[in-house]
Amino acid sequence: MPQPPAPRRTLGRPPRISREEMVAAARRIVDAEGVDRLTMRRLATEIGSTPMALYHHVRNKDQLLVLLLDDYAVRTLRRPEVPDEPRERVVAAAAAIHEALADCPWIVEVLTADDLMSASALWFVEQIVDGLVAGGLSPERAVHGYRAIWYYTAGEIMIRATAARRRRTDDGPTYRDQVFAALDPDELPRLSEVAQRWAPLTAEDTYLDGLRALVDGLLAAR
Amino acid sequence: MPQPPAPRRTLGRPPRISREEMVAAARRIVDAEGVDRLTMRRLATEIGSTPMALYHHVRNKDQLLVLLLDDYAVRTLRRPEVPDEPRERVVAAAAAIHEALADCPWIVEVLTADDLMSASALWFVEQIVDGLVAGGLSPERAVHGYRAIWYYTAGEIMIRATAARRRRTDDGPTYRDQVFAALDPDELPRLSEVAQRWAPLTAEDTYLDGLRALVDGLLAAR
DNA sequence: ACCTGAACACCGTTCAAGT
DNA sequence: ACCTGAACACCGTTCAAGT
Repeated sequence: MPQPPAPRRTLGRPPRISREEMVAAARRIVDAEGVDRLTMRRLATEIGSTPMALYHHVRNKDQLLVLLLDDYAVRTLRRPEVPDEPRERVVAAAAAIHEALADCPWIVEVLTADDLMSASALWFVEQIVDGLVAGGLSPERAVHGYRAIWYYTAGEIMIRATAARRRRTDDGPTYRDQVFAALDPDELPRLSEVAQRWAPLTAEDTYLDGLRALVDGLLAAR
Repeated sequence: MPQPPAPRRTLGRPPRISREEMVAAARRIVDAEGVDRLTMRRLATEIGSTPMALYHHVRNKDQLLVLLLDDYAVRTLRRPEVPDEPRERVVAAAAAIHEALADCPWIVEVLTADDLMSASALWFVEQIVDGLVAGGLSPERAVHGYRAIWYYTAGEIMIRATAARRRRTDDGPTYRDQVFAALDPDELPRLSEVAQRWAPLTAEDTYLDGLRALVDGLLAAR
């Protein structure tokens, strides 16, 4: 599996810092203080260097984030038992990706920064595509099916992570609370009916239910 | 429908700028130069004021973005013909939301900033929840179903918008291209099979296919 | 009540120079 | 080849003061 190309070593002054060291230090900062605190300047002081030295080892901050995600994926993605049944294989692979990423709220910034996560996640993509083909889809439709699953999974993680962050920095009722408190039951009867229960209902973790529905729908002959 | 509370008018010096003026100016900046260029300072010069005057009318920049999204929703969301058939009603409402937001790539930053879009989008949420209930789901499961559709829709928009932005600021083959060029066919046979077609396949707009699959799966008795 | 000026505490990145 | 210092061109937000 290729890493993004590292700067070539030929002659001259030996490097004092390495990509690995940068990624490890970035991980420490993110784990201890959150993504927001990961800046090129903060990272430079963490490894006892200057901001500009970093740009000798990564193209820019975006690339650093991709490297960080890759590092995270390599360390935490555990390959699950893959059931023979196609539908269950797809669900198991998608759930494994979801589980790894959901524990990692800082991922959001990086998810939107690159559509495919990392080389080490490809095995999971393979399981999903293969399961969909085994379930009767053409390879083309299987790729589209994988994409739909990825949209659903990434969307769930991004929205939940932001909601959690919002809850941390809490100040009074949210805009949503205000809107739901003032619903017109004549115009919006269904929403009025569930208005009181909206917050707890949407806080429930129903990722797997939605995933199963999506996979069912993708595999259903139509 | 309530707007977020505006500062109370009582006595004293009459205001020189209003929320409406701020939102209109913000819209001009975003349309002409992109979200990245929308800063409190830029907005202040746009309306011939100072950054700090703005903080008298909005709590912070996040609130300004929510107001901007609300303004966008009011102006662009068009209520579609709603079919009687529950399944088609859900699809039509979700597709309408998707269509409005997909034309608006700057939305990404705001989507992750608040899970429900705006008061003017509630009618569409009502249609989706109502359609799912008409299709046989309990109100609780219908809300969960709506959330699944929202995750899928928001994920699709965010990922596509970022991919488009990435394509604009193009410099050479992406990380993904490199990864796919070096696949091991023994370890990842399915992905190797479609490797050449991966980019065009994932560039295709298959939002509606995935949506229909998801709605089918949600409505299928299990 | 509403607005201003100045400042705080930062950013990512470029450039020219050093070793 | 690798690193440094200084600078560029910005940010969002707070504070104290003015009208």
